[in-house]
Amino acid sequence: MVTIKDVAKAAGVSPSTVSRVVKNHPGISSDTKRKIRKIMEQMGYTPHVAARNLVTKRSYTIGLVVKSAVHEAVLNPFFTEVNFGVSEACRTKGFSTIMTAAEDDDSLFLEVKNLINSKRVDGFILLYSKENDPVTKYLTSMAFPFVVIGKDVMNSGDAIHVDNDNVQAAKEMTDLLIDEGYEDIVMVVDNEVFAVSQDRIAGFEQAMASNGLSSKCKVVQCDKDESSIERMLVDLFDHTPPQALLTLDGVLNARIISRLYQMQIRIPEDVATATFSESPLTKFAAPPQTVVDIYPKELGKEASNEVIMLIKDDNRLKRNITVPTRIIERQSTKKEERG
Amino acid sequence: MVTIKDVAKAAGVSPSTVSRVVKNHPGISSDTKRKIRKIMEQMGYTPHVAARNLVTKRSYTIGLVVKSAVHEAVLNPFFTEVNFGVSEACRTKGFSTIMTAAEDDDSLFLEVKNLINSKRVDGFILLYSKENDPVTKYLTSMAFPFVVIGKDVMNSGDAIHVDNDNVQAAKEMTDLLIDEGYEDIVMVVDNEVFAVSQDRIAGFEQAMASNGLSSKCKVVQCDKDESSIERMLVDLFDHTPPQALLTLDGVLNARIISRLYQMQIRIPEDVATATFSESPLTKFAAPPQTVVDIYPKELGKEASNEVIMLIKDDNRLKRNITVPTRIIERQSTKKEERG
DNA sequence: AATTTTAATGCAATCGTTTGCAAAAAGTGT
DNA sequence: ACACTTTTTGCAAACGATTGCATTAAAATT
Repeated sequence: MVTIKDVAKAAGVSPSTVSRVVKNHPGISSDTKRKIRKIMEQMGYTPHVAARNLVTKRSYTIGLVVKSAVHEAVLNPFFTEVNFGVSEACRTKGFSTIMTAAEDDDSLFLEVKNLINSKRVDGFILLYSKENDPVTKYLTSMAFPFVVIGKDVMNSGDAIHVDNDNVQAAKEMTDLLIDEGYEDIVMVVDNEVFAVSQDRIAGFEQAMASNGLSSKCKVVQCDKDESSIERMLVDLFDHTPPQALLTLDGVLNARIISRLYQMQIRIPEDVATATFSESPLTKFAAPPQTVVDIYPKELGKEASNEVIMLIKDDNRLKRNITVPTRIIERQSTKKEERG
Repeated sequence: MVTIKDVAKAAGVSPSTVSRVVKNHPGISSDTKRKIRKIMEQMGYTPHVAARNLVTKRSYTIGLVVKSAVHEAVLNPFFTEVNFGVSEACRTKGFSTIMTAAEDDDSLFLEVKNLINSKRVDGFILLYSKENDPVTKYLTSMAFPFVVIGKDVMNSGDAIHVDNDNVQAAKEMTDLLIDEGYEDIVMVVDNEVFAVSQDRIAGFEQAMASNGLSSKCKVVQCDKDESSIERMLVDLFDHTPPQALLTLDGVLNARIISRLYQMQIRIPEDVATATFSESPLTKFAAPPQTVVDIYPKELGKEASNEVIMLIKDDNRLKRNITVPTRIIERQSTKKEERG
């Protein structure tokens, strides 16, 4: 193993000098820098991170905390894409990422505490958000750097949030549906407690209202399991069949269109469908789905940059970041053509 | 920050004793252990990993190397599930995971070298396999612990592989199709160079042969992009329409069924479809797809356990591990019913 | 009670960096 | 040449654990 001392000896300088060259310290003459860099190169020197971490009291690692079971995350490409965005952004800043996932609050909390105590991470990105979350509370109380991807229901001022403007996104999508001529639009949600749900519902309702369709504005709740979905759909289509279904997220949407297929209800001839969160599930669906792309990778990237800045500068002022969205219109909402 | 010295002082013992209590060293009396454990608890002591890593020359971290672009990985739930399997298994053994992904060989190789040189990881899990891969070669030459999920084309004896029996899986799936009464079965593959492709093709051909259907055995190659798929399907259905399509993997399958839908070819009435690698893409497809579940999480778990054993015991004999598979039959291959 | 054996603990060096401060070297102005 | 800056480098003490070996205390044997 080649250490900083070996390099120092070979170059005829002290370890301190080598160390300073490594971090491009201004006090070192450019001659020396050049010379030492060459020697480092030749000897194949790479700093030992544990040694560095020990003295700098930094781990140069950020923890990505996911509150989810495997099957949920696997299901949701959103997660993977955020993950990649985080990894990539962190790497370019010299940070590594370590992920913890758990279903229940307790083990997640324990894991987080452990990561902090053992000095394994310098900051966190939380990929979930919940009211009164113990982790959020704990981190805040310790003044430990973290950012949340998503948003609290009550936007508790303390935490930094990186999120889309879901109200706006839902509005735009609703407008698109209305423009296409749909009026009886039903929004289907599985979980109403998250901020993201409330925002999207709000956007939907606002858009309906401002188009004078308040009376037709309808939101139904429905669990993710097959039978709930079936019950919901049967109920819906038995009464007054809606002209369009706007679903809360891509996974739920996938299940719904699968069920519609079973029920021999055609998209978009019998009903149009649209949803949030672009992924293979929407892109390669039959038919391809009109969707709001929420740029998960960008969310991850922004969150990473922000948490790293927080780590490097304690009294950086907290800012929330809004990542733009865009609508991708596909066959599932287009009345005319059918390829 | 509470260090081992603080605990030692509070307990009136030396730091060495505390250290030995932490790792439950047999030479410490149970009285002392009890006492010190209590004090550690009270003071909230957690060992500083960097300090430990420095002296033990271990990082207790394994690197998960993914050769893939984001869009590929996001697309493929297989990746996410392996990732979770790895993280979970590592955590229960006191290891963390750090993931590196890259598209091109060079940056991947660089990353790997860097992780090794900076002593950031003790071992690797490679989530890809390629003939003559520089990373594999390098790791082997350094005798650095690693295992490969998947298999080389030429099963180069040096590396440890964790894989399914893809030949067998393809055989069973083909048998199922034949049992259901399909005879004109076409296997569609996108990439023939990987071992997994070759294995599945081999299994398919063997099963066809042993059922006296060699003459009907047909394999077509087709890129993943829309136009290639369309061309392939048009070509296929213009000649003698196949009765069943067996696709190499779930992602390709998803695209194919999406295209079939556009072409108004019904599944399974006009053609049956089946594929490998269970995921939401197969489960919530329209119609739900018959598929071979290859247990990606299990693959990740086995790989983790194995690489950790390798790290702990240099001259552990290398063994390959085969993870079982199972077939899930769904509507896409069932002739009779339609719900 | 003296001696030997065994069990329990402590000493002190070490891992590979970083960094405040001191020191040396080089440059400036007179 | 001298004093005085300014630039460049080195010294040495950390950082927080681990571990081989020595030591002490306790138990066993004679």
